[in-house]
Order: sequence, then structure tokens, then C-alpha cells
Amino acid sequence: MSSAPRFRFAPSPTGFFHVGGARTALYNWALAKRLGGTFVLRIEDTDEARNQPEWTQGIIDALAWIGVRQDDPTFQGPYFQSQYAEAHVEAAQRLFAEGKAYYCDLTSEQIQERSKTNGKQGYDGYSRDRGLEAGPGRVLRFRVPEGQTIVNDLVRGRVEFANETIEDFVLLRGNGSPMFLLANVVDDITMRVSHVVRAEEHLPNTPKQQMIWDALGQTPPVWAHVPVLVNEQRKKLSKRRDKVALEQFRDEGYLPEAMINYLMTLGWAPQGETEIVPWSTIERDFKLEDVNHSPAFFDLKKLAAFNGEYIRAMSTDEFFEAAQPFLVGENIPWTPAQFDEAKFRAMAPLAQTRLVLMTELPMLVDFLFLDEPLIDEDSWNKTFGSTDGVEMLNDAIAALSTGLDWNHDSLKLCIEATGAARGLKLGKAQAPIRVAVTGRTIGPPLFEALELMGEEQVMKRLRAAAERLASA
RNA sequence: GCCCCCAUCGUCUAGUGGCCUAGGACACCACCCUUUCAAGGUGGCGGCACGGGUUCGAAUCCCGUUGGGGGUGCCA
Repeated sequence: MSSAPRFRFAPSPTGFFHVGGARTALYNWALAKRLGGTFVLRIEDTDEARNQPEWTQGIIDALAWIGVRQDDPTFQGPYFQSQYAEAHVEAAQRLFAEGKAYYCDLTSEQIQERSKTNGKQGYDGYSRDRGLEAGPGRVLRFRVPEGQTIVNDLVRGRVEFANETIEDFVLLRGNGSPMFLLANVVDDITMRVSHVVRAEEHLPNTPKQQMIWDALGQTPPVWAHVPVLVNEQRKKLSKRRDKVALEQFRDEGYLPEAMINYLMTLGWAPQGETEIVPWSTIERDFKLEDVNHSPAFFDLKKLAAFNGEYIRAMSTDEFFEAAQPFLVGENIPWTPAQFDEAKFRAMAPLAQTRLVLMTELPMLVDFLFLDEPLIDEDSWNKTFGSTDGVEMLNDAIAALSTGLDWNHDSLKLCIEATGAARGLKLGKAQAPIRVAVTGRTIGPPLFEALELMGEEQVMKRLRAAAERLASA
């Protein structure tokens, strides 16, 4: 094969972008990039009942999010399978003319009936030699030849299929429209696809498709079937019961770099001791021959760990930029007018190490912008359920009202001393202040936050908490 | 049922006949650090599914068993 390889990714637009599809796309993309080839995007929209045009943009956007960008010269498409229907039918007719396919008028009920009586599973080739012409309700079936079909797969090796185990499958439906097996092959031929890299669930289709390639007088492509992604029950990830929409991960605050890196490690591992590697390394080292053979569990916990790593690895400026989309919107407790960019910028580095998802960011900094903290009742009850907590708060108010320098060092010393007077360590002593000011027992470093908020705001909140306790 | 694929810690993997007393990562546990929570550091737990071969030597090669998975549509 002397010319540059042509890879393809051929999703059907069914609503959202599946993480399994994302990984397959990434594999194809990495290879196309490294080998100086082409990545063809083809939308398989022939199942009219299930397709919606707007899903196509969703696919393009999702691909762009994981770095498979339409404006990259490696990228070609999208093509739409529905627009090649004529070529599919033409190819089918050629096969019919050459006796490599034949028409059959049996309904699926009749086929079932026959298999019951003759004991054979599936279609038995009933119409093979009946010499039927095309007609309404008649399907065109491929005449599976004798012998065996050998699929040479880059990740599986040599896979043999006895042709007698493959029934004469349908090429054209009764209404004349092409089926997936045919359309897929004809398009691959048309688009000069040289490498078909797809999920393992397609392996049983491969001998059939290879026979179509052969029958059409074409050299089959290089096949590679990569393991499927599974859930905790070891079943193929399904949209019904599993969380698989790439868009959802994006919206929940997963970084694309983390998602890309994680997806690539499912079935493959970069050299060396670390799995966290930049795309450039992946692109340079990824090979199909190194892909694992067994299904991989899509582990949310590990994905989350990757995401945390990637968040922490950002520079302060990068983090600030990445945070922007997560600081506005309907789930944000503060109004745009309340937001204070300077305060956020000061707090951002302290929040950065405390995040797994970007969507967790607001609850770490919301108290900076709100007029009053959002009180978490559990935190409140836990902290002020004891007299220690209540008295510590009152002591702190007194101690902080003595005109100390309002910076985190002296604030810390002050609270430390106040707590010590009551026999409390700093960890215990700071809790009532934290809850009164931020509303929660956990959050970013307290004294830095107090400094940032300013004396007036802090004292106001401490007194408000004391009043609430007094009136309770 | 039939066809096909797969099998290393709980999970993702490294390993391509001797460097393996099986390495790393996630998760989990303990300790350290500590301003809560994280992060970070140190250590720990834990695996070659089983049985036969081949070989001086097997996680690695072969066969079988068992166990998982995928496919079996006039879906893609």
C-alpha cells in the first residue's frame, strides 16, 4: 500500500455522542495524524426512522471537543450515507447481474416457519435458484460462496469463518433501500478507505463485508477490531443504563484533555510508568498492534482521578480561563453583578487543588460573592450543636473586634489563641468561624478567605450567626 | 442453539520463553504533613482462572476445561 492511509469514522446520528464512539474516533484520528493519512467522517443516516439532522452537528461538536477538528487538514467530511443511495443500489444490481446476489420473496414470518420445519437456524437459501426478478417486497440477498473467509485483523490476528455458517444476508430491503452491510462497504470503496478501525461488535459482520468487497472486485481494507467498552457488569456500555454521553461529561466539568487521555488508556497504555501523557505522545506512539484484546471497564472513578490531575496541572492563568464557563449559568448561586473577578482570581489557586470536576468550583467560592452565605444545615448543626462551638464563635467575635491587622497571618494567630484559651486546637477552633462565614465545614483555606472578604463582611456574618444562635 | 472474540491485582494495564520474588496507575487502608477539605509524601493490601502438555526453563507457546463478552434483523 503505497498511498497515504485513509481511516474513517462512521457513526449513525442517534442523539448524542457515545464515549465508545469517541474512543474509536480517537484511535482513528491518532493513526491518521501520525501516518499522514486522512480521517473521513461519514454520517450513516440510512435508518430514516431513527435519524435527526440536528444530531450531525452534535457529532461534529463532540468530535471537536476531543480534538478531532473539522478545520484540520487531516479531517475530511462529513459525508452522508443517505446521499450515496444510488451507488449502493447500483452496486447491488451489479451483484445481481453477475449472479452474486438473488431476489427472494419470503417474509420473515415464512423464514421462521421454514426454519422450524427444516431445523436450520435462520434463512436457508430457499430462493437461491428460483430465478426471481426484482419486485416489490422482494429482498436482494447475497449469495454466500462455498469455502471459508479469512479476516486478517490488526488487533485480532487471523480469524477464520466457515462460509456455511453465514446465511445469505440481505443487501436490499423489500422497498429497494440498501442495508448497512452493503452501504457501508460501497461507501468505504467510494471514499477509498484503506483502514477500517471499529469496535469489536462488528467483527461478525466482517466476513460478510469482506465477501462484498471481493464480489465487487475490490481489495478489502485493513481491518482492526478494538475491544468494546463495558460497564461494571461487564456488559457493553448502553445508553439505556449507563452514562455514556460525551456531552454530559463535558457539561459536568470534565476537561477534554483528561477525557481524551483516559479514553486512550482503555485498551492501550503509553510506554513508561505514567498513563498521564499529552496528546503529542499518544499520537507518536499509538499503534493498533499494541491494543489489548479484552473489553475494558469504563471506570468513572479513574476518569475523575485523571480529571483532577489535569486540573491541578494547569497554570493559574489556564485554570482561570478554564473556569470561566463554570462561573455563569442557571446553577450558579450568585448574579453576574455580584461576581468579583479580583476575588475569584485570588481564590482560584486555592480552589484548584480541591476540584475533581469543574462544576464543583462554584460551591468552593460562592460565599465570596453572596450577600449571605448559603448555610448547609448539617454543617451548622454539627458545629453549633455543642456549647463549645457556640462559645467559640462568641469568643472569636470579641477577639476579632480588637482592631488587629486584617491579614491571614494575624487572623490565624488570633483564632489559634482564642481557641487555645478554650483548650481547642486550631482545627476545632476554626470550624465555627468557617461555618458562620462560608456556610459549610469544608472549603478553601479559611484565613485567606477571611482576608479576602474584608473585616466588615466577615464581622457581619459572624454576628448574624451569633444572633441566629441566640434566638434559637 | 449456532458462529466469533476474550481471559495478569477489585479496575485500567506493563509483560511477546530466562531480566518476574510479576512493574505502574485508579480505588482501598495506615502513617506523615496540615487551617477544614483537598493536594503532596511514605508504606501496605492485592493478580498470572483451572488442568494438561512443549521446554533445561512458561504469565508468556500448544490443547482442553471453566468463566466472561459480542454477534446471530428487511437496525447500524
